[in-house]
Amino acid sequence: MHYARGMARTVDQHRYHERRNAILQEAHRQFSASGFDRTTTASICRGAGISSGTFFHYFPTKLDALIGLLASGAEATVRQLALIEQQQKGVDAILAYVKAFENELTDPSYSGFVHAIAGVEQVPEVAGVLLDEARATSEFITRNLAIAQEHGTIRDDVPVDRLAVWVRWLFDGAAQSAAETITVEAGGLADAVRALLGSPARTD
Amino acid sequence: MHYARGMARTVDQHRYHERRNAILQEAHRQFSASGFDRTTTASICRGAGISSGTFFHYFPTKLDALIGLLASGAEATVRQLALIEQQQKGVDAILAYVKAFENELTDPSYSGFVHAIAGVEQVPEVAGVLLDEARATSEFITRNLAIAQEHGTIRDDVPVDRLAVWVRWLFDGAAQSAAETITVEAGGLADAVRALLGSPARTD
Amino acid sequence: MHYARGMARTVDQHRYHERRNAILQEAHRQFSASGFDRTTTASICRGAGISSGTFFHYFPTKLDALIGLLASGAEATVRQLALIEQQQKGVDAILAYVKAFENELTDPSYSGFVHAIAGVEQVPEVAGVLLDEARATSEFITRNLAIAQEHGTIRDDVPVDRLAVWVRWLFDGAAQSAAETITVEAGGLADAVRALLGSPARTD
Amino acid sequence: MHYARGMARTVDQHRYHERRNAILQEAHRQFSASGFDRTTTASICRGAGISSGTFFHYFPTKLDALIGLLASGAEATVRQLALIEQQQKGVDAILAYVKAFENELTDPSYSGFVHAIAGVEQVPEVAGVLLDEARATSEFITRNLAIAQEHGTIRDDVPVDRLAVWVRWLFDGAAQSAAETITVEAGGLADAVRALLGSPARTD
DNA sequence: CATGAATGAGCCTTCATTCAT
DNA sequence: AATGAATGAAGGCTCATTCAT
Repeated sequence: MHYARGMARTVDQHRYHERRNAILQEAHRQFSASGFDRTTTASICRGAGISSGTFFHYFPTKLDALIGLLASGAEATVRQLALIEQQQKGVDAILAYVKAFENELTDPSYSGFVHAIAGVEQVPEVAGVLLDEARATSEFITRNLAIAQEHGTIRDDVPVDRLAVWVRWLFDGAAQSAAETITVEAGGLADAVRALLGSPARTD
Repeated sequence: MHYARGMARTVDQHRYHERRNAILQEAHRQFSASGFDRTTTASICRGAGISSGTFFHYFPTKLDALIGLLASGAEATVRQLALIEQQQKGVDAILAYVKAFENELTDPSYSGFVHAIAGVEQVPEVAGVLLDEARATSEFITRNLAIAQEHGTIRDDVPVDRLAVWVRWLFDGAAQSAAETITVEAGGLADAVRALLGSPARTD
Repeated sequence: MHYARGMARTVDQHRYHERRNAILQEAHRQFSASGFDRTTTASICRGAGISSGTFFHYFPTKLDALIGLLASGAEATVRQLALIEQQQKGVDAILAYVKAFENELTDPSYSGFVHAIAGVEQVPEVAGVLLDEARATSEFITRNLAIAQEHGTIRDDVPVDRLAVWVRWLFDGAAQSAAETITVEAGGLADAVRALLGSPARTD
Repeated sequence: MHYARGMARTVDQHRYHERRNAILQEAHRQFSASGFDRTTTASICRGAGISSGTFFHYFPTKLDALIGLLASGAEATVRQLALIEQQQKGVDAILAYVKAFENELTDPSYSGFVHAIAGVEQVPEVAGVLLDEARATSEFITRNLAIAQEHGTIRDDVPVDRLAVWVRWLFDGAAQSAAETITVEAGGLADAVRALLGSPARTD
């Protein structure tokens, strides 16, 4: 077979992303289980079945693997929020997100990742990605709380900004519980959010 | 002057605890700022103005310093909860604890310690201390929520166990926000708890 | 159009040498700037706009690139010395070489290469090339110093062998100064050589 | 035996310097033999009979060991120049230094060190130390050449600044020859310097 | 011929911990 | 009790080189 210069570009890119994702996945698993610092690159390599050289071929630094992970997570979140808002607004949008969030928490591979970041949070690049995601979520919540208040579907004795903070506390707290392998019962978070917002209880 | 044996020992014990506490305080500061793994014993020694030898004289292991810290924190919490329950019951007790908790969050030296534990949580000794404290708090909350429900001062459409979980989520979430140097405005957590519990808004 | 085999080969050879030289040139630049060990093949490839595979296609080893460089330098020196001796003899020949040498030193790309070799000098292949060049130069100098002494144009109180050593010291010292980015003023070396040899000062 | 706080200070300092020097000596030997980059800290440790931890206890970095070496060399040079000038002036001072310098070159342990620096010369700290030493030497030479010219003991057709440069070329060139394990015959450099300066030949 | 992903030995450095003084 | 020099296992990362495409 004959290869023109750079011909196999498409195939290569495919392979490249496949392998990159495999490494990321293994890194995720180990970061979640042991935290960033206690996870060694050697161990990730072992788990991913690659050599150390390959790891650093894809990620110049162990930290860069974490950042890649966070970035893709943030991206997914943003995408998801957009998708939700395409279909629902107000309380419904928020509850839809709660549901999606609960699913994430249930995923055993994703729980525990909260702590992976500990100690590296202050690193500018990490902080940046985290902030981006936090901001996107905050705005989503605030935006839809405002709509809900206008529609009269939630309490109106507390300004949306404060309500948004409260909701995020619930989210973060629930995430942390999940991280501590305390099972979060399905629907629990949604109920809590409803109670907090003073919206009518579900009827399903 | 002549010192009786007992006296000298008392002085020694005093010195011992003083120094031990100084080390713990420095360890706390650094663990909070950089996390357990990224804090080196050398750096703690430097900050505490002692030699490495002295450090390991007081704590056989770096982890032991963390455990000492957690244990004293747990002890303080238990003491505090007991004190509160001596004076108040039901919602009032819970809100009193919320207030104390908020004070802790405001203390810049204490915020951030939440993450210090990351990666070491699974270590049996650490997990044990954490569990003890968590259990004490949980029981305190559940106990007083039950009383509150009996008194009709909070919603009764949700069982106390679930309410307790929700309250703890708020606590943990707020603590995490504080750790991320997002200022938690005074009284905010109390309001959120009231909203969640369906208890009447404060009038003070 | 149709190309006869021989023709194609000529073209190929042309391309081959062109590329080889491009690599050598980039290697030279980087070796000069950072030394042999601190220059990475990856960096040379980047500078030359080629892939690592290509580099190792032309040079089986990083060291081989250095050797290629040294060899072509030695070859050039030998050619130059021969050329000079075709036209001049005695002091004039030496001074002509001094002039050529000074030109080389002035070339910013060539200065600094002196140190590139450090650490690899002892490697047989490297040592061989260096020795060949050093010997050629030494013999050239000695030969022409002898002629000069016969002609009475330089001091005769010191045997040519020792004079040759002295002259080479001046050369090497000047080269080193140039390498340390200390500008060597034009003609300075020639004057020094004249002073050392006791030959009459220039009158141009 | 009873030790007061910090009692053994004197002994400790003694031991400290002894060991530090031992490491420095071993580093010197290996740097000289293989160059800075090709010398591994592990190899120095092996040679000095210490652990890697100890090495980095004395020198935070491999580079710092080199800098320590250069600094002590520069210091020694400065001390020596001062000593010489206490006893001699003019040509005599310069020739005294030449003699001392030749001795250094003869020392097999010291030859070759010239190249150890290659590749690291540009590092600010290294460059600084080197520059300090070079400046001290330059000034010493210039100063004494000026005196010599006043006394009429050397040629006066060339300004001292240029003569100083020439002399340094000879020095550097000779040092390089020595580094290339080409034996520099005793007195050779002195003769060359005399010839260059036009001072009367020695009569001893 | 050219490409660049993959390799893995090897390097510098860190850091918890020990122990002679 | 206090000190800090010494230790050495372990980790992150580099880089020359190979080879399938």
